[in-house]
Amino acid sequence: MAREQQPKFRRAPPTVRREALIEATLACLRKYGHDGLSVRRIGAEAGVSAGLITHHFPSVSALIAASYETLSLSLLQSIDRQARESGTTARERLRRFYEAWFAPALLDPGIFNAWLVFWSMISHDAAMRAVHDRTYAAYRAALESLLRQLHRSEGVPRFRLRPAAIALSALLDGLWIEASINPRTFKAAEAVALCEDWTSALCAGAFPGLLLAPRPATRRRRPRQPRESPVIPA
Amino acid sequence: MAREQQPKFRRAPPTVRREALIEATLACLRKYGHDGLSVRRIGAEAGVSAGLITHHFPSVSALIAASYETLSLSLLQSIDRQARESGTTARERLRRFYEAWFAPALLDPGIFNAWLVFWSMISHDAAMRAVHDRTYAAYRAALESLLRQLHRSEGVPRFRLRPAAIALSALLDGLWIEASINPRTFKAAEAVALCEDWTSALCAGAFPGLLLAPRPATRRRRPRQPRESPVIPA
DNA sequence: CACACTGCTATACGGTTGTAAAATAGCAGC
DNA sequence: GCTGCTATTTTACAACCGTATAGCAGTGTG
Repeated sequence: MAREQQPKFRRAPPTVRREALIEATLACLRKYGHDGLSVRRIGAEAGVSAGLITHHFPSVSALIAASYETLSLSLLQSIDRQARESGTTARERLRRFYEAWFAPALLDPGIFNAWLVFWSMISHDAAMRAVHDRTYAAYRAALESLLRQLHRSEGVPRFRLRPAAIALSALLDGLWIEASINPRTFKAAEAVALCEDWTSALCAGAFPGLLLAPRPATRRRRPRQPRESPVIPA
Repeated sequence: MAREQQPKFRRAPPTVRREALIEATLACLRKYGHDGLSVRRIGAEAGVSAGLITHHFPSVSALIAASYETLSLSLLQSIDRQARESGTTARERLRRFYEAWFAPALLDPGIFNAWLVFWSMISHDAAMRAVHDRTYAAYRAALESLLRQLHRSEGVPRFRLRPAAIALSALLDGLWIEASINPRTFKAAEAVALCEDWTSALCAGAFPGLLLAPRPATRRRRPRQPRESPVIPA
């Protein structure tokens, strides 16, 4: 009987629907790369018609930018949460950050594929650029916070925070890319070990360009510390 | 007079035409990112009709793979040539490699944009995967050759070549990405300095995970050296 | 149960896409 | 100058693209 047929579709509140469309977008990126980003493909993945997308988002590129932000923030929150757990020393928290960074969920090639497509859009799309700037600033802040805590640890020589964060961030990104493009090159544990080595070298004062002059040992009041120079000496 | 009009097109030998189409493909990638990769766009950039592309290449994706290989090899040859010039010590050659890596030509955002698009295709296209494997192997071989020369230098502690090459490659890639996505974060000279710092730490034996046991000092014949372990200890 | 709200689909539009193949035209060689 | 080779253009095809909008249908409320 017609009255007893399943409904053709199920209505959902707009926020629920937008999240579902974002999930479908990320799933299409994983599966098909850049070719996954069409309203018909995303609609099919979400089980809705293509028209719903431009109903809920100003444009497809707005949906893509929202997806980038969702993925970035969820990964950063996951990593940050793991770094905060239970570790007592700054060194231990940094190590947990590395483990979270190279967790299986983050080394999923699908995540990396999605990231590549997002990155490739940054230079041509203002909304993507804005999302990148926000989420990257948050990521750098988290990393610098961990390095600042390390900086304050006993026995650690004083170092320049900003270039240290740059170098560590580069090492993390580079290893992540290597692990994603060439999964057989090394295991996640090897990547964590390489980063731990970097921390060991930093704590041993082995990066001449990152070192700051040590504090004088006296208890006399010292003048205001000079600001850290933004230029790394040659 | 009709007879005196310019010819409608100029014929070219197939190899010349293929190179021109590859150059046009790279130019379109620089300008438009992934959207640049259509036969009509590439044809317009090269000043020919779209049909010529599928005449000279089995498919558009074959042209894209050929473009990736051309770009990879030309950049690697340029870097390798600069690293070989005039530097006498292994340390100096490595430093020149860094300078070549962060040369303005390589930090061109257009190069990076092209690279991102190529990378995003590796996991979905067998021809792209094959090009990547070949050119990446060549790049790693060049890097390991430089590290091997450093390894033999006087005063340098023995280290594991392969994980050292992995870590250095990751740092280079990461800094290159950072410099390309966020050009204001640091200057090329700062990136070179960070890499030089990494070399200093390696030469100082500051990476515990990379160190090998030192050679015995006696002149007795030693048994064959054990093979370097592929697994980095935790 | 009827109705109103609004989430959602179906349809349409103008445009782009990659590939194939027939036809054209440049030009080297005789 | 003519001819044949082949580089290249032109045309066509089926499919996809993003967006807009009229109208449908789910469903909560009175």
